Amino acid sequence: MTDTLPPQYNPSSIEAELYQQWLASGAFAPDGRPRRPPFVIMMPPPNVTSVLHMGHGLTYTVQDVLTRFQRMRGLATLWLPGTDHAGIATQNVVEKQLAREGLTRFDLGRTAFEQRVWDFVRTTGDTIIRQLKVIGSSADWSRQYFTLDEDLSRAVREVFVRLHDKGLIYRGKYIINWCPRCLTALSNEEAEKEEVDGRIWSLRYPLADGSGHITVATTRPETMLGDTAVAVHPADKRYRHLIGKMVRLPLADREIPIIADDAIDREFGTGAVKVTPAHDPLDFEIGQRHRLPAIDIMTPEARLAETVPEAFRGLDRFDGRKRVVQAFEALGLLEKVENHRHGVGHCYRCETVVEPRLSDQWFVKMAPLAKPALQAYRDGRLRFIPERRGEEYANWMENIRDWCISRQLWWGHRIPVWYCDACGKTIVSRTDVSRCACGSVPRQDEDVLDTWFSSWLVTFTSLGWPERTADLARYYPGHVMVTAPEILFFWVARMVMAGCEFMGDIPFHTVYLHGTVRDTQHRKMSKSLGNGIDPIEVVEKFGADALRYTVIAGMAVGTDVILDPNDLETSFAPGRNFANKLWNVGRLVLSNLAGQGDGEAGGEAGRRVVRPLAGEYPDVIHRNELGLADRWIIARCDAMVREATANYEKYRLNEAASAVYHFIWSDLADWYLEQVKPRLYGTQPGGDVARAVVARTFEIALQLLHPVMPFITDALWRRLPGRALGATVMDVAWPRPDRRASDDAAERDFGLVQELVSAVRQIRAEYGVEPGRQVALRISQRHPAFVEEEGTIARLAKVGQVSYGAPLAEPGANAVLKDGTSLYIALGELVDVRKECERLGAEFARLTQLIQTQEAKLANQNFVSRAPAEIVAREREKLASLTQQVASIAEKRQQLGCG
RNA sequence: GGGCGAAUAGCUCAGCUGGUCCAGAGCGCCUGCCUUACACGCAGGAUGUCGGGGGUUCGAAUCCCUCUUCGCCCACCA
Repeated sequence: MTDTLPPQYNPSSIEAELYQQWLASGAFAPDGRPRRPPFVIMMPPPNVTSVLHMGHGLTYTVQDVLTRFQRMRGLATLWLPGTDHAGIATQNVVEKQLAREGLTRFDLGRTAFEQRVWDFVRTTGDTIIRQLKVIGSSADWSRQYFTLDEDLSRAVREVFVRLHDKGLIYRGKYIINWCPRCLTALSNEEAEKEEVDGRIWSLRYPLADGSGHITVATTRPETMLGDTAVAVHPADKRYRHLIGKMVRLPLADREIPIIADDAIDREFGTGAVKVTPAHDPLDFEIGQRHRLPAIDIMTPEARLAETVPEAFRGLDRFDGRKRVVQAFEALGLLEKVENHRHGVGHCYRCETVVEPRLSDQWFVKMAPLAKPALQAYRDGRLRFIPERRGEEYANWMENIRDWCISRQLWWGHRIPVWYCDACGKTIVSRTDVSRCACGSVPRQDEDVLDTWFSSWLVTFTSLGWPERTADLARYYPGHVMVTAPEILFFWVARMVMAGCEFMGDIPFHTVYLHGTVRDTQHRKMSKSLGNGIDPIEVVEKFGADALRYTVIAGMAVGTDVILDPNDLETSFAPGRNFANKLWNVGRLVLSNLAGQGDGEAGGEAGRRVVRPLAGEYPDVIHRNELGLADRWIIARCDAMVREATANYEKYRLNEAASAVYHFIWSDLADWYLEQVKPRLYGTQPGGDVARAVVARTFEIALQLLHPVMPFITDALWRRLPGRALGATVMDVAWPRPDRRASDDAAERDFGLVQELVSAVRQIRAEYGVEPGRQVALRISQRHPAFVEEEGTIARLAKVGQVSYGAPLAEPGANAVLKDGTSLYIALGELVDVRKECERLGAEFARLTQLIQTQEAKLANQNFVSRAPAEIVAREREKLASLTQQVASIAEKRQQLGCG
C-alpha cells in the first residue's frame, strides 16, 4: 500500500474493486458464524424487469445499513435477496416489445410467449441486482432466489393445495376488478382508488304503464344497457308506491322491475338506483338478493358487446357513454348533468380505469388467516415502526376481504387445477395431471396466480420450505421487515398470515416502514411525471456513499425524503462533501501515523505506536500522559459511540448518521486535529500519544460510519497501520461504550478553551483584524486549561502573546466567557472606544435581561419548592454565571468610561 | 364518510419519556481567508409571533382542546 491519496476523494476509483473484494471474502454470507445468533432481513424482491429508482435506493440502503450494523455487532446476519417475476409488469413489458414487432402474445401462442419472457428475463433480469451491488448492498447473493424457480414453484403449489384442502381456496363467479388493457382480474389492492372529477347524470326511466317516470342517477350511463332493475329504499315515501311496478328501459327496450333494497341510500342522488348486476359490486349483491338476471354488456377490452342494441355495439365504453347520454338527450330523458368528484379504481400497473366485471375467478378466504396475524399484533409480538402503522394493519385485518388470486395472464405460476370435460371433475394437484380417473385427458386451468401469491411465502420458501432444510431451521423466523408503506397490505400483512399458517409463527417481529422519496413539490417520484432521479447517475457523479448518506440523513422515522430532481448538486452535495471531508481527515491522519513526512501509511513507526490501541481505549497510555485535548476527544468519541449505537438500534438512522457526522467534522477535524497538529508533525514529546489517540478515535469513527458509508470507511480503515492484507472494517468488533472514556472535567475545560478561541476569532472578525496579524490576549483568570492549551489558543486564534490578569485600562476589545472569565485584546488604532462601549452595552443589556428572568424564576416559591432539586440547583448556577459575566462587563465599561 | 399524521430560519427538515441544548442542522445568503488534510475547504455573521386561539403546569416547540392549511390510509354512496 504505497499509494498516496489524492486530495479529492474519487469514489469510482475504489467502489467497484472494494465490492468485488467483499464478495470474494464471503463477508455477506452468515455461514462463517455458525455459533452466533442469526439476524435475518428478508429483502423485498424487486421486479425482475425493473431498473433501480430512488425508492429502491432508499429502501435497500436502509436495509443494508441495518444489515451491516447487525453484522458488525457480531450476529450471523442474513440479508436474503431475490427477485420477483412480477406477473403483470413483466408480461406488459414483453407484450410492448412484441407490439413493436407488430405481434401480440396470441400470435406466438402460450408456450412461445412464455419462452420469450424467459429469454427476456434471463438477459435483462439481473440489471436490478447489478445495480443493487453498485450501491453497496451486502446481501447474501449465494442464496438469491427467483419466485419462478422450480423449488419456489413447488412450494406455491403445495400452498395452493393445502389451502384448497382446508377449504380456504374456492372458485366462483363474482364481481372483480378487471383491467381492460392488461386483460386480467385484479385484487382489491391492485385496483387503486383515485379521486377524479367526473359527472353524474340523472336519467329518466319511463314507467311501463305510461304513468310517468322514475329518475335514476349514475356516473356510468353506458351500463344502463345492462340494467335489470331499479332499486329504491323500502321506506322511501317518494317511491314506495312504485315498488313492484315495471320500468320500460330506454334504448335496450326491455321491461325491468322496481325493487326495494335496504342498501340504497335515500340521501344520495335521486334515491333511485339503476341496478346492473354484471358491472357493479353493490348491484351484484342486490341482484343476488333479488335473483335478478345479470347481463354482461362488455367485452374483455371494455367495448360494448353483442348484448347491447346494435347502435352501440363495438363502441369503447367511454364512447358508449357519450352515445348513451346523447340518446337520452334526444329522447328528452336526460334530466340533468352535474359535476361529481368520486373515487375511481385504476390498474396499479398501467393506470387504466378498472372495470368491475362479473367473472369466474379463484379466491382465498382470508378471515381465518387474518386471525392469528392480527393476534400477533395485539399481543405485541409484532411491532411497527412508526407505531401508528400498526393500527392501519389491524384495521385492514379486521375488515379483510377475500383475495382474488387468479390472473388472466401467461406469465406466472399456472393454477394447479385440472378440469375433466369428460366426467366434469375438478382436480387440484401438487403434480401435473395427465389423466383423469375416468380415463380422459383433463385440461389445466388457463390462468396463473397473482404475483403476490408467491411473494407472500418468501420468508420461508426462500429458505427451502416445504423441505425441512437447515436454513429453514436456522433462519426462520427472521427479525426485521423493511419496506415502503405502499405494500403493507399487498405484501407485509399477507406474509404475516402465511407465516402463521404454514410455519406456525410470524416471520419477523418488527416491521419498519420508511417514507417515500418525493420531489420538492412533495409529489411521488414517478416515470410518468418525469421527476425521478436515477440512483446510478448519482453514484457516478457523487459516489454510492454520498447517495446513501443523503437518503439516510434525510429520513427521520415516519417522514418522507424530499429530493430535488432538477438539482442533484444541492441534493447530494452534503453527502459528497462529507465523504471528501472524511477522505481528507484520512489523508492527514494516515500520512502522520507512519512517521513524519513520508506520506505513506503503515510504516514501522505507525505500526509500533498504534498496535497497543487496537482493542479498547488506550489503557496502555497512562492517564497522566493524556493531555486535556486527548481526554476531551476520547470522551467525545465515547459519547458518539453511545449515541450512534443507540440510534442504530432504534432505527433512528438519521440520528445515528448525524452523531457520527458531527463527531468527525466538528470535534475531530475542526478541533482535535487542529489541536494535535504540532504533536503530529513534530518529534516533540507527546507525539506517540497523539498518534495513538488519533488512530483510535479515527478508527472508531470509521467503524460507526461504515453501515452508512461502507466504501470510503473500509478503504480508509484498510490503510491504517498494521492491517493485514484483505482485512476489512467489517471484521472488527463494534466499539463498546467505555465508562473510563467519559470525562466531564475534560469536556468542560476543553469547552472553555473552545469558547475562548471562538470569542477571540469573533472579535478579530468584527474589528477586521487582518488574517495574518497576531494579537495580544489577556485572560483574567489563570485557568489550568488555558495554560495547558496556550499553544492551541495561540495558533487557532492567531494570538501572539498570552498574559493573565485584570484587563488593561487602555482601549481594546473585550469579551466574557460563560464562567465569567474576561478576555481583553489590545487592538490599538483599530478600536473605537465608542463602538466598544456599544458592543459591551448591548451585551450588558442582553445579560441583564436574562438575569431578570432568572431571578424571577428563582423567586417563584412554587418553582423552588416543586421543581426537582437538581433543576433548581442548575438554575442557580446559571444565575451565578450570568451575574459574574455582567459584573465583568460592568467593570470594563467603567474602565473605558462608557456612559 | 371514517381513521391518522404534519404545520419550527428563505428552502428541506431535526428537536425521541414537558425543565442545558436562554430554539438546532444541512443547503442557500452576507463578510474575510488558496492557514503545507480538504475552496467538495476554513473562520465569522444575519434570519424564527416554534401555524392562530385557548387550557393544564412552578415551567410547553414539547401535553390537552379548538380553528386554519396541507398530506396519507381505509370505505360499494350509484
